Amino acid sequence: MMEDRDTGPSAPASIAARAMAALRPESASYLSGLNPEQRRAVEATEGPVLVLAGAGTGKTRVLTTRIAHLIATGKARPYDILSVTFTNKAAREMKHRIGALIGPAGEGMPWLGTFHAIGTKILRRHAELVGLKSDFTILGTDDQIRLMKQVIADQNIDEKRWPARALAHTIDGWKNRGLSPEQVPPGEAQAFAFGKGGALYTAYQARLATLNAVDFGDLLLLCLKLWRENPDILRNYQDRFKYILVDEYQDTNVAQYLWLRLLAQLRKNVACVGDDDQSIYGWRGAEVDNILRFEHDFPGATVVRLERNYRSTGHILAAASGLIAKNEGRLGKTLRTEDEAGEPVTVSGAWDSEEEARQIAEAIESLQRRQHPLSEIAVLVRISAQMREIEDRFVQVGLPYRVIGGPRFYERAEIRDALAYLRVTMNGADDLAFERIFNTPKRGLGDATLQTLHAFARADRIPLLAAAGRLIETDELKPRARSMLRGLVESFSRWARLIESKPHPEVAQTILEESGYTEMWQKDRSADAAGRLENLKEFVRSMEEFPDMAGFLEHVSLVMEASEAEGADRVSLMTLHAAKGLEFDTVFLPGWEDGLFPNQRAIDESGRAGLEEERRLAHVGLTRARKRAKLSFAVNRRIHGLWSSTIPSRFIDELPPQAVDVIEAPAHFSAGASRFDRNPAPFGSSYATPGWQRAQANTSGNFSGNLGSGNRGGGRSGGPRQIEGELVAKSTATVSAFTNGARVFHTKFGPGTVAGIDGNKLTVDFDKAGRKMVLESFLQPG
DNA sequence: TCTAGAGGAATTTTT
DNA sequence: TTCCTCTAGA
Repeated sequence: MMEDRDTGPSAPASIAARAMAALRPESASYLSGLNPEQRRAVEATEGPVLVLAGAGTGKTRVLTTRIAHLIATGKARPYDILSVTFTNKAAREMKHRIGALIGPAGEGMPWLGTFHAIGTKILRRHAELVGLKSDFTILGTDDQIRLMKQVIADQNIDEKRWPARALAHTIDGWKNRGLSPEQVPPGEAQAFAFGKGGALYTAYQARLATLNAVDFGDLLLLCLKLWRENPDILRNYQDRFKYILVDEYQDTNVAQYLWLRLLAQLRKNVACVGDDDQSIYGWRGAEVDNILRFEHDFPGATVVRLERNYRSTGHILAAASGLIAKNEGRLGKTLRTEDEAGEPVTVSGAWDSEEEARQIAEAIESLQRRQHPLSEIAVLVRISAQMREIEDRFVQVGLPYRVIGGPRFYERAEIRDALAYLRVTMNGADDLAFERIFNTPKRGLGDATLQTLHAFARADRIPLLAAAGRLIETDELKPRARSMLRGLVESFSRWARLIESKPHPEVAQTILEESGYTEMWQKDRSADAAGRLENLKEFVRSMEEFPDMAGFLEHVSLVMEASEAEGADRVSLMTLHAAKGLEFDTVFLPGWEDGLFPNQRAIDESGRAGLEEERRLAHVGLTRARKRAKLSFAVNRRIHGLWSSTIPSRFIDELPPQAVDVIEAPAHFSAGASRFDRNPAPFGSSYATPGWQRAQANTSGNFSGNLGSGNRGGGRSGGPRQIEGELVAKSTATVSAFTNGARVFHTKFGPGTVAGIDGNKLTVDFDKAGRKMVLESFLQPG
């Protein structure tokens, strides 16, 4: 198995090995905390390895320990290891944990990063071989679409009929599959714009080349091209990377797969860690097949299954496993835990989505009263549109929350604008950036001026900024436009000089001020202007961490995240996708309705594969929970502004009954019924669904409350519904328990006096917080 | 050139 | 319903 020198006392350690060990007194300890499977995954260093790591089974731990092991045993030095992740966050976390494991020795892992970051690094070295200069720019999505629009216009295609966005999506898809323009299957190339799809792709690539720019897909695709056309260079990298590790292998797309396969061909020391049951990015090119096919692609691979879950209680795990077992295309794992059965997963219905939000907020307040930290609670939704109602509710009752995900820092308009200024300053030939801020803030330079400028630039084959420099010496523009443009051109050359003499954050600050950009937002009266100014400040501040402007821009094109203000005790609200990799004590999963989840569109577009991906998403959601998972559905939901009736998700049906408790809340339905008279939505019919009937049966039936696998839970079946019972009773009370003038206590606002009663909403004069309208359920007799 | 209003679309998201 | 994009008119 292993010819390790320091495996055991029986094998006499070499002097070198002992010397190495002496450097690390804690050396053996990094392995001691691992269970046998984890240890196997760490120690199987040679040859292809597939680690199927279920949710909560210590995947990151295995990955980082494996790296530590390779280094500690002297099999590899940090720079011999290629270690790829998908997100910068994951890369950062990995670096951090390796550092904690082996100390400064792991600091310089130059080849630990995202596919794209590593691709960039390689391409910069060999740029000229793929027709680029080494200072090429990396385009973000919006630059890409801007460019695409130009390409479409050039080919005289009606952009309304064939939107740039759709073309960008199509081309991205091709790139994800590793296809260069000439490799696109003719049939597919035909499909866009009457057969012009292929031509547009070619034209788009040509435009990129002229601009010395690449998009994200190119970062991988051009590596493939580089290696295929230059076997000696490929050989060099194959040789250099003695060991390859891949995180989240189930998320790799075809291009990434090809990229890895080329690199791993020589040494075949490639370890992929992933979970086919957590593949939820098929829609953006991820190929579950990559992981399903691993043993076929790498014959003789060692496969290690990590099935011991250290996160969730028995019931939660049973629910998640039972659900995912319905998928056909999977390698098959059974998660198990030594933890207690814990609370069953709860399922509850609400009359509509507003009520669902109300129930969630109430349940959270109830948990909070029992000292449950808010930071250990998450609400996971299928689509971000669901967040609105939940947020509204949280705001109403004053529940602190934070939305995770959403628009990324570097995608915000103000950050892109600021970046564009810096890009043009650093590189006057960056036409896309120039176009972006050409008239931002407004300086009276519109389309007409831009067209003239374009014509000029094209005629002389020079960048826009240079063309502007010449244009202002002619009388082609109106005096007003000319003087504004002159101001801009002169500013840029002044700023470019400034870079030489001043620290870069200061220069950036100057640019933002002198260009009038900061002022633009200061004058803006809209609600988010203050936030944008704040972002700009943060942007300038973040530059300090980099040695110079060029270093900053390089970093920023690939990575840029808002520094999150951590620490506050808040509920987390996010989509299921954003939740992958996170865990919470209590997880709310609203919106389990057919059409929404599983999402109808996913099924329409990808059929059974789509449904299975939705099911995996449900599995991901459930496995985020450590102690409590609370599913819910609404019988009526507003979709695109129209109320429509829904039926509970088929996934609810698929949960193993013994792991689930159904929460009854009949009063909810009658309470709201009159509002929906016009709605044909028969809740009778929703209640007639198999899911609901089964749910009913489960409640009344006397299931044991134990898990199929070993019932160590002990005494769960007794009164599982107490907590929710309390909750339901409170929210449905029609007669207030309080009277005018009564003294009450509110968790957030403190003591107060009831000043008015309207159903379950009370007006309370709080001693400290003043008059507020609050729900009765948040009040306790004071 | 700018801005208000119409019209249309409306998952999931990283790099 | 709401958000975004494009167009028409000032």
